[in-house]
Amino acid sequence: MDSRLFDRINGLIILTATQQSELSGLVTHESCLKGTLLLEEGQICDRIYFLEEGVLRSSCSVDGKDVTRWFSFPTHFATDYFSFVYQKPSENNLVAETDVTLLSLSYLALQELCRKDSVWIDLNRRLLEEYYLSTMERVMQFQTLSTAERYQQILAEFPDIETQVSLGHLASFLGMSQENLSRLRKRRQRLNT
Amino acid sequence: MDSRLFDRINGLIILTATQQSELSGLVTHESCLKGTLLLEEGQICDRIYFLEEGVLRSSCSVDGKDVTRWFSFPTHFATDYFSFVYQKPSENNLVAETDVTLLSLSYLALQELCRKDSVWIDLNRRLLEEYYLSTMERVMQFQTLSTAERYQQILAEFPDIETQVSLGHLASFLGMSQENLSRLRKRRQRLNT
DNA sequence: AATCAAATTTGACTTATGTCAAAAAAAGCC
DNA sequence: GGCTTTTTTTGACATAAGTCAAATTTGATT
Repeated sequence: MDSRLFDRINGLIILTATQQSELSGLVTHESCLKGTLLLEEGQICDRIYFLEEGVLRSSCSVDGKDVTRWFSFPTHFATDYFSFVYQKPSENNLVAETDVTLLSLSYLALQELCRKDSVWIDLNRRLLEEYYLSTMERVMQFQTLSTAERYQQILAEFPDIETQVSLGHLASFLGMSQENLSRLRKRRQRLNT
Repeated sequence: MDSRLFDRINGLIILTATQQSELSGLVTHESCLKGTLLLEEGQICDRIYFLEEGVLRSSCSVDGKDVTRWFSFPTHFATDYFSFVYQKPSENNLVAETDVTLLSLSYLALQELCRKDSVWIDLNRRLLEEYYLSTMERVMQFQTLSTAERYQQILAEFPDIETQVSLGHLASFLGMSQENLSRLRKRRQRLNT
């Protein structure tokens, strides 16, 4: 039933049937409406989520302005890594950008798993490595690409993103003004049609 | 003798005296002249370095152009994380940007340590977390700061960077043209003096 | 000290991108 | 379905930043 979850995990580490069922037993399934705040700045992040459907958005506020730190798409894990792992107050929000369905695991449940089997620690590391890699990739995009190219890249990776997240949030994620993004989008439409 | 190394490690995890001496026995001390290539694109990264003096630079080439991915300063660890940990060809170069002195540990030596004591695995994770955190910080700077502000930030963090790395490399790191950085620098001098 | 090569600065110019304000469109709500 | 609020688009303009080429400075080498 949680096949997408295990497909994803198996891309990172190999789990035995026993390990899979141990995890299954601890995982909670939930649905949230668009706009649901899964984590708020200042709170301790209690859960790690696996996104089945929809889009999540992480943001923080800088000089009173909201900055989108990342989006999370189906089959990806989402949490505030440092708040979750070290159980300290988060500096970020985590919001359902669309209606979402997700699986989640609590900190305590994961602790319990890790105590019994180091494979879960390995998984934690693999996930962290993946976060690190994609963050570095993003830095390089900022170093080498124009706003138009960054926009094009994210469209190539997530073709539906335009219908899923608001223009302002996407612009913030890409590090450009909303007006600029609106014009880039328009230019693109003219070329495609 | 390796006190700066252990000061640094103790900021991440606590080592016993035994653990410290085990590590000490495996660490090599070396000096390199400016320009020395510690790792070249395509090679497998065999060592993790601890920088005692000088500056290292990691770069890769994108469309024939050299892009500076990061600089490393004294008391920091430097390696190509993925090439080192998974012993696969690196996509980056690692160069001594000034004369440097460094300590280093080979992959095999670290493997040996990890096999005997999980504290070294923890250290690996801590280091990875630190890399991840600083990379995210950098993304946010690109999202929210102008070129002038990014320049100012790096100066605040590394006041001597101007004398240690070339303008072109710094510009590439900051994601701007060399000419622009040159003018920012000049504007700054006018204000300060 | 003279010469060469590399790095940096400068000028002139173009293009990209931001800002502010207003208009238009879309989405949510009785 | 009409009203309100939010989001997106558009226009006009200002500013930031890139590009190219030339000049200058710096550093290394003899």
